[in-house]
Amino acid sequence: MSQLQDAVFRALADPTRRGLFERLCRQGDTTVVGLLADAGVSQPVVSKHLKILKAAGLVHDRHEGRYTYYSARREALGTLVDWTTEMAGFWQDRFDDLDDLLKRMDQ
Amino acid sequence: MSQLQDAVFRALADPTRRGLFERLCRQGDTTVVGLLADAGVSQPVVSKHLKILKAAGLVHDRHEGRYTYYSARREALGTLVDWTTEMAGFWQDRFDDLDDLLKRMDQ
DNA sequence: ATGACGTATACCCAATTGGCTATACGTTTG
DNA sequence: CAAACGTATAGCCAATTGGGTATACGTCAT
Repeated sequence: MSQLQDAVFRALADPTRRGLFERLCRQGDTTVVGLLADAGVSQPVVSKHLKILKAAGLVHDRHEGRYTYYSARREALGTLVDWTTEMAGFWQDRFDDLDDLLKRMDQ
Repeated sequence: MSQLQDAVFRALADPTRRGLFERLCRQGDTTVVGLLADAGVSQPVVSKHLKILKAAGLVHDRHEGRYTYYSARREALGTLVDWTTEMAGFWQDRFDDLDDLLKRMDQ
């Protein structure tokens, strides 16, 4: 159905990509070289994965001189939570204020 | 990292598979033919997808005569929720009792 | 201005994936 | 028991994917 939903699920399906997103969630604002360290793949591959994550709205990039700083857009996880919630079909109320919460989280 | 986590994310990455899981979440206990209707793919393909969902623990099958009834194992979504929760790094407490909740949900 | 650096793109390749048809296998029904 | 049915497997193929190297492009330092 949802175009965005599909992009998010697809983006997170790859372990390397999930790894990158995880690191960005933990440490936020990191350059490509910074991520390259534990990525286990080459720099072009990292850039490519970041591009996919960005397309899914999971990541944001900020250019500063010759550096590009990437950061996790955690609100994008709302898509995941929404879907999971719908599937579970319960405890909707528990998540009702999630969006606001996530918005507050992203500065 | 987690073998199971990877299987779950991978399984849900495909729209057809998500569609099958969604239907099982909504209507539970359905035969392959039952799912075949709106799947948009051939019967063997449905079976193959169900196999993948099963391997990821997202689905359970019960054999009855020549029929196989599939049902969603919603507890498997816990993997998704756990990961999302960890990534968000907040509102852990909101989900603390999720496992129990999900266990109660599954009959 | 030149060279090093950080990042992205282009291109290539092997592996995986998602679909199909044909078919096998068990179960039910006539 | 034979035919129909429900499901799973086998084998095939095109498309996608994830990785690599080479390279282009901008920025910073010398």
